[in-house]
Amino acid sequence: MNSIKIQHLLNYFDKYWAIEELTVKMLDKCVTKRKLKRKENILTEGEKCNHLTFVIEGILKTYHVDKKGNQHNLQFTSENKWVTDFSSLYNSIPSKLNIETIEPSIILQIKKEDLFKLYDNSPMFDRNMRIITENAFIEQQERVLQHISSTAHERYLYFLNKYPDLSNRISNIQIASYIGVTPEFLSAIRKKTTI
Amino acid sequence: MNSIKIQHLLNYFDKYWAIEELTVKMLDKCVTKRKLKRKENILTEGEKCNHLTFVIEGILKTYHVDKKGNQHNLQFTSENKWVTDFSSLYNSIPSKLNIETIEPSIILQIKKEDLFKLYDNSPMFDRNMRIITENAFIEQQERVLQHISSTAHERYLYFLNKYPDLSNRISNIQIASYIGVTPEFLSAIRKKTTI
DNA sequence: TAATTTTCTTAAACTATCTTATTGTTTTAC
DNA sequence: GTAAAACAATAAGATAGTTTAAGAAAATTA
Repeated sequence: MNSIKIQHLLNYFDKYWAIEELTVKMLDKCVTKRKLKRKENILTEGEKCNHLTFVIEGILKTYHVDKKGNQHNLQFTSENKWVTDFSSLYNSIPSKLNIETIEPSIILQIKKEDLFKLYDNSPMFDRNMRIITENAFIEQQERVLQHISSTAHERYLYFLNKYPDLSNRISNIQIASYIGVTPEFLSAIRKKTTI
Repeated sequence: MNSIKIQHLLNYFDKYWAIEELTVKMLDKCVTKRKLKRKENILTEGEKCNHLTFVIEGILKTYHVDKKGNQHNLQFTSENKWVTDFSSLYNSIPSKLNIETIEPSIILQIKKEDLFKLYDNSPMFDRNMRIITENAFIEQQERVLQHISSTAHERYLYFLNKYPDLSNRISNIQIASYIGVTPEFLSAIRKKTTI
């Protein structure tokens, strides 16, 4: 069977616990595939987040806009990664975040109600999402540790090392926002780094 | 039934999906209750983390020691919260973290092998841990956002507001380390705040 | 290909945060 | 109850990071 629509997702789940045949069918039914241009939004601040999103191709950024109007990049999501605003999704509250493509992208989306059905019908899908979330937690914790213990220069080198692919595909302005410095200061850091 | 040992944990799980009677029995069998003095370690850098820990009473800090020997507080864990080093626990690698009581404490611990058995035997326990981890992720993400978008002063006010209880029980030195500033600078911040 | 927008760099002045050192106070351990 | 250790406040000089502004290079769009 393995319909073309969710083939990527099935390949992805190969690394995790095998999900039941029935769950595969269910997934195929409820997943929506979307092609997005550059700079398209899939979540806008103030809206409720209603989807869990899986990236097949491209890159999205999750950012917050502060009172002064400055954007702060919380996350980049590229191939085979998940993105959503858990807080908004689960608590049905307006999101403080924006999610936007920074490359033309292809994504799969699961609606909130379908996600809950999947959890109810498939303990293995539920478990896989636990493991995926645990890994996401580890990543965030590592990032917090960096912020309380490392300089901006060290955070930049860590980013280059951990995401060599993203480093080449994403502008320095976006990277600066992600590591928490101004583009000007990142430029100064890069001058020291590359010589 | 509800043995005294895990009563706290059962009360805690009331807020989540009900776990099966058999799981309750299993939990009771495999959970170890420990009383700890102030400054006792339950995880030391270099060791493999083998437990998931639930705090019944007291406070623990999870910290990392950098090359210069400075401690950086990644997390405080107080009543009805969980703590572990996921990265070390799941990947069986030496931990870079230390977990230590900062108050005399009472904790429950589940060994790694028992944890996996619980996951295998109880989809609802597994699910509850997914939800708990999702919430922990949200908390970490919020903290990352603070570091890339707020000043130390703002981070301090946020801490006071979010953890009023902890603020009174934890020394300013520990709080400074948590928000990522020196104790001296926190002192300067406090001077501005309280006047 | 030209026009337009975005990105990157430089520099100088400014602000936030750190370091070191000193002193008095509170907590803890015996 | 007292000695020892940990904690908190302050100040001055040093470093890290921001702001503003301007120009050059690169990427996107028409």
